[in-house]
Amino acid sequence: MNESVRTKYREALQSQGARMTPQRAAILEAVLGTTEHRTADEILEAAQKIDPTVSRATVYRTLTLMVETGLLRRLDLGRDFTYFDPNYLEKPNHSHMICLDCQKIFEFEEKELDVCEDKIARQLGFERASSFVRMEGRCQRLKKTGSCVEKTA
Amino acid sequence: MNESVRTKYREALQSQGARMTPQRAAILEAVLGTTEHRTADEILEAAQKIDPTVSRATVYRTLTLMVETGLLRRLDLGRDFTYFDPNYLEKPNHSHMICLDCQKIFEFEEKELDVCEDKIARQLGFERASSFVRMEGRCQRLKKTGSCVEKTA
DNA sequence: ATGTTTGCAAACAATTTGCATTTTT
DNA sequence: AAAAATGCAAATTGTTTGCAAACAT
Repeated sequence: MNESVRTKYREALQSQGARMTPQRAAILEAVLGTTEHRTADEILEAAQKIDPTVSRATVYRTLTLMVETGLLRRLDLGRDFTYFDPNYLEKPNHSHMICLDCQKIFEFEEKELDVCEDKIARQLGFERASSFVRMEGRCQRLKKTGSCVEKTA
Repeated sequence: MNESVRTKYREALQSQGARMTPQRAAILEAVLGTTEHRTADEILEAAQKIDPTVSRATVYRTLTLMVETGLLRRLDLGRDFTYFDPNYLEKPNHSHMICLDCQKIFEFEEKELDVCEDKIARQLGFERASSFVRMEGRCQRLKKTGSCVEKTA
């Protein structure tokens, strides 16, 4: 993880009279020290490996805090859980493509899509503020080799 | 609501050995007899006006049934509730634009967006199967008149 | 008779919250 | 000493489920 992220985190906390704690540090690493999209539960597990005192309540509280300060984005992947996007700070406008078979998540950021959305918004009389795009399909590996799912047994 | 929808419903039910009941009929009307996007709770309320015996459990069971048979689409509007899209049968590919102020939902279907998404999918090596797009912004009325929210008092 | 559907109440699961205690400043 | 943060356990909330009774074929 980029050092400037930690600085940003620290500053965001300070700006609202909040403190940096071992638990918050662990959660920061658990969620932003990876490019993986994780659920609150997975973040709890990862954070506890760093600091076993981290509780589920603190994970939820801290994730909310991070989302509010713009360090993190909540992500709806069309599954049962809410995911968190660790690549948001770096690429605030990216979207997701999910393979229907292996469920792997690919990210993309395409100017053309943005332009297209703006145009549609304008046609509707809107000034677009944000958008969310998620696509599902069959990945390259599946198409090429006929299988993209890692065998677990 | 189009009569062919009722026929489709009836057939979908029959095809899996399921029966048409007063409750299911009431729920059908409650969810497809409007162009409004409703939550399970709103659908329950509307259905009970038609048939007071409709219970919450049956609403959930029936909505699941309708989604499974392709009559209805679950919709994530980025709110706390799951919404159901009554306009899915008519326009299976439409997307949503939501006003940040009045929260009104506008629908659109734009070929250009589809083409753009396909192109991106191809670039990623994917064969796109589905996609979900949601935009938020400020609506025409807000921009023109400075307000789009209905005053409640 | 047999299979389906129902309402009810209980169960569930992700998330939030109240509170006494601990930690930090 | 004051303010903030924590863990725990209980509460909340949208949704699902087990089951006995009601209904349809």
